[in-house]
Amino acid sequence: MARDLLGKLLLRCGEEILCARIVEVEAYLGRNDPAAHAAAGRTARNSVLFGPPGQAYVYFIYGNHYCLNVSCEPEGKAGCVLIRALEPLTGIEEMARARGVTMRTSRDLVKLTSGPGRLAEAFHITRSRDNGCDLTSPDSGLWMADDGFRPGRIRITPRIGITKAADHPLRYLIAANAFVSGARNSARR
DNA sequence: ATATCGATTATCT
DNA sequence: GATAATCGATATG
Repeated sequence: MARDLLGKLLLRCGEEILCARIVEVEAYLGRNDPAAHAAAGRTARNSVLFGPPGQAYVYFIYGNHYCLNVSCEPEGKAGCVLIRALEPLTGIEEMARARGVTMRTSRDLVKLTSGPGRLAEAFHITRSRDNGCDLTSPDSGLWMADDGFRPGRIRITPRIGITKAADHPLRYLIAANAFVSGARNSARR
């Protein structure tokens, strides 16, 4: 699923339609994955992961940031994909406003949605608003779509920012895409 | 360009 | 009471 989500669109019905392409994701494997929120079993926080696939699992981290996941496994299993970076396409002014970014040059584009906390802020994603919503239907106001685009080369690396099971190659990104997060970690491979 | 650090809160032990 | 699937500011080379 992580591989298949690369190149798809994430859309949000805000004041305008916010639209951006998924360029970086990470897979979290559920009960068997020590780095996954589902590793300890079902709790109030992670219950969406154990529900049907195609729903948004939104969690709050470091006292500051929301992150968006797509629940992927059938009911009862808890695998998911963390959306880590997007390439903005439409609604860029609204994203910049949400992020508090002043757009001086095109280089400021990467500040909008390059990173899981950043893209959540740009898309007005919060746990109270979006956790458990149906990402397969525009009716939810936050959804995904396929516009026919297919990524070129896909690169696979270890996941970023975790301490447990940090060696598994479960981070997928579109090679050479400028909006991939963690340039420090990814630029040199 | 790279390194370090503080912010701030839900969650689990 | 410790820690976390992060980010931005600041310091240093």
